[in-house]
Amino acid sequence: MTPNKEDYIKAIYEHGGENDVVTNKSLVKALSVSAASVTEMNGRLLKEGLLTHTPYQGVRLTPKGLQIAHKLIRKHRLWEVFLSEKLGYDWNEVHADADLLEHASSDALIERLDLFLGEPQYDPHGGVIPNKDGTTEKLDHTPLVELKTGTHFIIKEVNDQQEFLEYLLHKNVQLGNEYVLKEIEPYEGPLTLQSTEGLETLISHKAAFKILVKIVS
Amino acid sequence: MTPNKEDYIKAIYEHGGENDVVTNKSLVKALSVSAASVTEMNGRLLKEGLLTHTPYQGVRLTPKGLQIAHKLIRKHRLWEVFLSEKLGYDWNEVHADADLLEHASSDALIERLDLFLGEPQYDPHGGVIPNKDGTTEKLDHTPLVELKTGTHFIIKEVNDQQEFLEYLLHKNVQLGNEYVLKEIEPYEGPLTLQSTEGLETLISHKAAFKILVKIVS
DNA sequence: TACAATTTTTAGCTTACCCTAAAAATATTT
DNA sequence: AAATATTTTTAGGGTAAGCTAAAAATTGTA
Repeated sequence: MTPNKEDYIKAIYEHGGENDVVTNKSLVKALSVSAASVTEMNGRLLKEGLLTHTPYQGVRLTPKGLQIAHKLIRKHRLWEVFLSEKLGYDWNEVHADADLLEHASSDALIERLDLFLGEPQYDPHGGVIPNKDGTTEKLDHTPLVELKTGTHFIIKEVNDQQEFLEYLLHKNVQLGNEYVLKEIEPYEGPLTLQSTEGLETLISHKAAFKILVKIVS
Repeated sequence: MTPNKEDYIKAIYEHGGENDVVTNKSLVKALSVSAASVTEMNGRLLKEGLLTHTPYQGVRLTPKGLQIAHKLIRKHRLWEVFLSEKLGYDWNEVHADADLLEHASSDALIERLDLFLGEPQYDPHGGVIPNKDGTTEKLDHTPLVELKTGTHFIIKEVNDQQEFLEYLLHKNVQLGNEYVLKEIEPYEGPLTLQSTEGLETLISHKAAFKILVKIVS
């Protein structure tokens, strides 16, 4: 499927476009389009005042762009809750369908869906659902990769890419589980986690960026 | 919003494209596009083998096109049930949102939604929901306009255009209500219905095409 | 500092939808 | 049957997305 404006905005947001400049290159990868297409779309979104652009540097969302991003994330995550809780999807299946539905949801529909679902705060991967007014509660979760050995923590939020969730499933990593970080291999080697039952799991350095945790001690 | 292929197919189906040839003119009206656009889209759908075309006559769905139409109607109507039963929409509010959602629903999603809703047979306006395999139960409902005075009947299905449903609401006509057709004004004048409680309502000739009933006696 | 590599931008073309205006075909009325 | 009206088609353009290939700018390295 060819991405549209909304997908670009969301991708920029997800790559840190709220606070930092996001490079074309990362958008090329995220959206699977050519570099030329990204340049062109940047131009369009710039003209609409949704982002600022520093040539050869990248783009950053304006408040207006940010609001659209928040709204999209809200829609996406509420649909994820619906798919998971009401239709019985596994947490690694919800992403693709939510991605379609989010673009086809009127604001009124989303507010009713929110009520129907009981105004949930988190999606199935622990992501915070932005409020109706576009504000998002900031959680002080830490990327697993930043922890020191010996730290006890609880898994709070994970990236929602299908393949990544399958990886975690395979590793038996779930939201809410508690672990100790036993060891960190140098040179971006894997991290060894030990669950409270004593089981050990290896998590790659790259994956450790996508797992957010709450430090227990 | 600009209609896409799917909207054309659905519109052709809804104008009788299963059995009759549908004119460009009626599609122009239904989709609010120019005549040139209809001609052009006909060409595209023809090339894909979804319809047959008789120049200056109109188009008709092929089995392949028909299957797509059935699938779309299934998606549309299941979403209507969801919006009405789960999200508390009134029956005259469901159409627009269902129209968006139907294009953003994977087949897998729809089957899960169907189960979640309890495999409903009818949408909120009494429309039959096509089966998974694309077949549709044929109901022998009669358009109100074809009845003779004195006939007793029950309202079974109505057209789902927002404005029409508002008209019916205004007239206090609801699915399941029983009436007698008291009088038919000549020259396409209104029809007088009398409810079982004795209340009389006037229904326009044009509206009487869009109300399907089951004859009681 | 200069050359090489990478990244971004520009140029030019494609597709799927849209449109208006004019030409062609069909249908209706006189 | 001819003239008029309606409908459909063709011709020529437009916009929003995409692409490749080449040029320009920046960044990294020797």
